[in-house]
Amino acid sequence: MAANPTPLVNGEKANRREQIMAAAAELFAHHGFHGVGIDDIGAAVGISGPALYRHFRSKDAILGEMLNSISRYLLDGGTARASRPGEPADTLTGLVRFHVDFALAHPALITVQERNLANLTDTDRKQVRALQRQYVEVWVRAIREAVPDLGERQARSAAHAVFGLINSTPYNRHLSDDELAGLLCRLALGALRAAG
Amino acid sequence: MAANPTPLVNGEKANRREQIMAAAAELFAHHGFHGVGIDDIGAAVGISGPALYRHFRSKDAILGEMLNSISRYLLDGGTARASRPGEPADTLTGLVRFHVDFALAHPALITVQERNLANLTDTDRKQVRALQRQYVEVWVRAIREAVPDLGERQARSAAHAVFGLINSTPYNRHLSDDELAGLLCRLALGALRAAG
DNA sequence: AACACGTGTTAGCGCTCGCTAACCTGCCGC
DNA sequence: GCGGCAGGTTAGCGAGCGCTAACACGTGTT
Repeated sequence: MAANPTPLVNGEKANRREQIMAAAAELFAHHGFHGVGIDDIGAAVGISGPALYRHFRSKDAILGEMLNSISRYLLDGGTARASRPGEPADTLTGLVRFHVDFALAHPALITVQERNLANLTDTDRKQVRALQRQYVEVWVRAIREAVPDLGERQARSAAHAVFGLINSTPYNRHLSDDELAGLLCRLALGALRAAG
Repeated sequence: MAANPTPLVNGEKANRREQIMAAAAELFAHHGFHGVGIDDIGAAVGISGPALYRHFRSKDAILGEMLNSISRYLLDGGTARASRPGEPADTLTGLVRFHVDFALAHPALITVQERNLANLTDTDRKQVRALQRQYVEVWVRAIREAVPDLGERQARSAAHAVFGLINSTPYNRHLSDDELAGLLCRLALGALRAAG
């Protein structure tokens, strides 16, 4: 596991499963899970409707695999950066940069993960929430080390708030990617600095 | 217009229309527009299904009126606070405080407004987007006056980012309302201070 | 007393949805 | 060169959806 070179869908020359997931992500982000039909997803990759069932067990399975993959990628990348030695402030900067890069590269995935947790199967939702909780904990630890005299619950709330800030990329297409990345990093770190 | 004492739904002793809109907001926020049926909304207010059509022309009309009402309330409140005389920094603080108060009081409405723009009728979507654009412009002006040497597009991106930060309230129930309000204000203002 | 009206009910239409069934076809190994 | 499999196709099912039709009932006015 975690040996995937490009661990997230990108719609390029990937195999069919990933191609489908990329198309589905875009559609789910725009219209919501229930607003997208099997035929829509099929049409988006050039096949028609029920052919999807050669690759996924159900429509829910597409969403489930998508959210699991996102959460796993964030958790893995987050823990990797958090466990690198260095100043607490630098660790936090690295975490911010990592999340910003992801949000800029995959706005549709960010949108889906934010909005469609409730549409998951019970089993899938439990898995995804567990991964998300661990990712939040990584942030909470990093925040508390970089910003002393901040309670754990305050740090958790701040983490969620900063996620909201960074995850605004889907509405934020006025700047070039580089400019926006820099701005979001400054905003996020400025917010956290002011949390204490 | 704008003479409504409690301008937004609150589910209390309001009349049927507002009672329905409050219930629908909660349901839309949890399951998405297409994930909620007419019967669900009816059941949530103690009547059954088609009785809703005595109060609204269609399911889309419920969402349309809801989003229009939210956007109008934010724009009116925002312009009121922005046009009060005072230091630019204080104006910005007032704007932040206003938005934070709203997000804390109505997390479901925040969620619906964020997620369900795409489910509106063309006409409704145009209206709502126009109101939202004006609200963003109020923020952009206030930000640029309080934080000099910030380009207009940077300010617009920063505004969206701060909305994302504040609108994280639906996931943010670890602190008391007062604590969370204070924290969000500090975070938002800290972010904006770091934007320049 | 009669009526209109506001607000509720149930039955059911027409459509769309997720999914299955049955069939087709090009490619690869023997 | 033939069988099996991977990956497509269309037809159609059962369920659920938004919405309408038709009816019921309490209240206020005349």
